[in-house]
Amino acid sequence: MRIVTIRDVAKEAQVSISTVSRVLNGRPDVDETTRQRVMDVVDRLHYVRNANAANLKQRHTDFAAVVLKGRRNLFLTDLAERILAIGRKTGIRFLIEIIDEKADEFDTVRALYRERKLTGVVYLGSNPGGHEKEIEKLEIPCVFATIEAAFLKGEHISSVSVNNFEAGQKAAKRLIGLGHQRIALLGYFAPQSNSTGQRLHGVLECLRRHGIPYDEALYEECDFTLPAGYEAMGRILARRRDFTAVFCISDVIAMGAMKALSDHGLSVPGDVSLIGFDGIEQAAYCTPSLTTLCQPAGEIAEITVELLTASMRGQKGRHVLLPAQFTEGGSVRRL
Amino acid sequence: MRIVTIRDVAKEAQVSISTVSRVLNGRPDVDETTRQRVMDVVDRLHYVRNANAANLKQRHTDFAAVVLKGRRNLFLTDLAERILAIGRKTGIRFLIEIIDEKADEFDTVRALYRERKLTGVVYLGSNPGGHEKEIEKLEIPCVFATIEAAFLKGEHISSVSVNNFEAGQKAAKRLIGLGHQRIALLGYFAPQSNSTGQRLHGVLECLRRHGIPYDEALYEECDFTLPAGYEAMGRILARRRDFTAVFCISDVIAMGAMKALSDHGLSVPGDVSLIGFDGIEQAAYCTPSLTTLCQPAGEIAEITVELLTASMRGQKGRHVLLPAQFTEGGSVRRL
DNA sequence: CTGAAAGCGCTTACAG
DNA sequence: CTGAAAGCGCTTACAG
Repeated sequence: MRIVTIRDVAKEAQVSISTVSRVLNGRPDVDETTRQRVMDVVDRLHYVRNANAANLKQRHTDFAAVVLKGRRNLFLTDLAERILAIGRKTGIRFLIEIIDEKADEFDTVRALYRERKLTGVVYLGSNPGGHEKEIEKLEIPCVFATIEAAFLKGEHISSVSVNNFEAGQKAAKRLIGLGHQRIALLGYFAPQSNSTGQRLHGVLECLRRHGIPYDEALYEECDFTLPAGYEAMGRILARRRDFTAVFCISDVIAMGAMKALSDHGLSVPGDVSLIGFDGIEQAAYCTPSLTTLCQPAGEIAEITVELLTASMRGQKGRHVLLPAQFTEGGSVRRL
Repeated sequence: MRIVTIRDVAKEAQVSISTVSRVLNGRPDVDETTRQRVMDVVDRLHYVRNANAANLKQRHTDFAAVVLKGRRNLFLTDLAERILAIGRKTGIRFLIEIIDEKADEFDTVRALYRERKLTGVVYLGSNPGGHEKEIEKLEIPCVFATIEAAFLKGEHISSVSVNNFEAGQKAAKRLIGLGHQRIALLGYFAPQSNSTGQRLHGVLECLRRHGIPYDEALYEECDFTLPAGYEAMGRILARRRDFTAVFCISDVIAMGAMKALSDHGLSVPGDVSLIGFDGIEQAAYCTPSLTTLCQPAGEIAEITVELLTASMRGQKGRHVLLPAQFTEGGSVRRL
C-alpha cells in the first residue's frame, strides 16, 4: 500500500500543506470553498494522517494509557475493555498496559510518558495510598477508577468509585438482618485507603454497631482469582465450620469459595449464605446465582472517560462516588 | 518532567547524535569505550527514546496490533492478554483493538496501518474465509490465532490453531463411547473454513461414521456469550427433552447451557452430559466442573508471537496445528 | 484567509 | 569508528 501524505493532498487540492493541516485540524480560519476542496481530495485519496508525525511536532500524543494491575480480575478486565470501547468513540486512543499485581504502576507510567508522551492515564486496581507525592509530581491528567482518591491533592487527578465502605456495611446489614452472626470474610484487609480494604472495614463497622464480635479466625487474605478464593475458603473450612455466611470482596473470589464449599459437601445457601462484590456477568450464571453488590461498570467506564477528557482539557479533577446496589441472586437465605 | 533528548545525551557524552543513535540501536560499528560512555550518560539522565520520532523516520513503527472480534469471549480476551504480556517481554508493543463481532477486521487494519504504520497484526476471532484476496493485498505480517489459515497464500501470513475438526470428532467419540446417541449441539455452523464450524463438522463426521443420524432439531445457533448459551439451550429444551448430551463450541456457551439445564430441573451429568471447548479457568470452577476440550492458551500465545516476530523479520509464514486435549471434569457420565 | 519556513526528535546514507 | 546533513510527515508561529 502506497502511503498518501499531506503533501499529496496539498498538491492535488492546489493549496499549501499548511492549509491542508488547518482543514484537517478543524481550524476556523479557512475559506469554506477551500475546506470543501481539500476534504474532497482527502476522501478521494483515502488520506489518513500519520499519527507519529503529528504527535512528534505536538510534543504530546493522542495516546492515553489504561494501566491495569492484575489480569485475572474479571471485573477490572471487563472495565478496561469498556473504557477502551468508549475511548474509541470519543477519539481517545488508549494503550493498555497490563502489569503484575505486585508491580509499580507509577514506574510504568513514568517510562510510558517518556517513551510515548502520554496525554492521560487511567489507573485500574491501583492503590495510591502512600504514593501521594509521587502521583502529584507526575503532572499528567489521570483518573483512578474503582477507588476513592479524593485525598490526592493534584488538580490533574480524578477518581470514580462506588462507596466501598458503605457497600461493606450494606452487605453486613443484609446478612445480620437475616439472622447471620458468624460471618466469614475473604479478601484483602490492609490499608484503610485501599478500596477493597474499605469494603471489609465497612463490614466490621456494621458488626460493631450491632454488638457482634469480629472473629479473626473467620478471615482469610485472598487475591482476586478463582483459585485464591477456593483455597482461602478451604483454609477457613479446615479450622472452622461454625460460620453461616461468607462475604467476599469480589465475585471471582466468591465463585472460588462456592466451589470449595461444594467440594466440602456444604450447600449454598442451605448451609452457608454467600455474598460477592462487583456484579460480573458470570455471577448470574453460577448455580445458585450469586447475590452480589454491583459496581455499575458501564457507568464507571463512562465517567472515567468523561473525567479524563475534562482533565486533558485543563479542567480541575473531580472525585465521583456512586452507590453500590444489590443484585439479588439465590446464594443468601434467612437463618 | 523535562524531557531528555538524544541531543542532551550527545552533548553530555561528547559525541555526535549519530553515535548516540548507533549505540541506542545496538549497531556493531561503535567503539566499545564510546559505547560505555554513552550508555552511562543514558542511564544517568534516564533517557528514553521518543518512539514517535524514531517511528517517523523509520516509516514504520514498533507497533503491532491485536485485533479482537467480540469482547465477551473469555477465551479470546484471555488469549489477547497473554499475547500482550509476551509481546511486552519480547519488545513488541501491541495495540489492542477490540471490535464488534460483526465489524470488518480488515477495514480496521487498513485504517490502523495508514494511521500508525503497523509492523504486524494478530487476528483473534477473525474468519478469513472469503477474504483471501483482501488479506493477501494487505502486505503486513500477520498471524491468525485459533484458526487454520493455511489456505491463504501470502508469505506474510501465518496461523496457529488447534485442530478443530479433529477435536470435534474427539468430543463426539467420547460421548458415543459412553453410550450417548442423541447429542445436542450449541454453536455456530456456518462456513467450513470457520474454526468453530469445523468443531461441529467434526462432530457430524463422527456421528456419520457411527451410523448415528444427525437431528437438526437438536442444534441451535449461538454466539460466544453466557446469555446466548443460556437462551439457545432454552430453545432446545422448549421443543425436546430426549437428548442425553450437549456439545458446545465454547466453555462460555456451556456455562450458560449448564445454568439453563439447572433452571429446567435437569442435573448435569445426571440427566444430561455436557462438553465444552476452550479450557478457560472458569470451567474448572463450575459445579460440576466442566469437561472440555482444552486449547492450550499459553502455547498458542507463545507461538503467535514467535510467528509474528519471524514474519516481521522477513521469514516465510507458517501454519501450526496443535492437538486439543481433554480436560476432565465432572460434567459427563456413562449412560 | 493563505503560504513559506522552521522545527519536533530521531535515523540513515554518505563521506572521511 | 565517527560526524555533518538530509529528511521522515506533520504543526505552528510569522508575515502578508
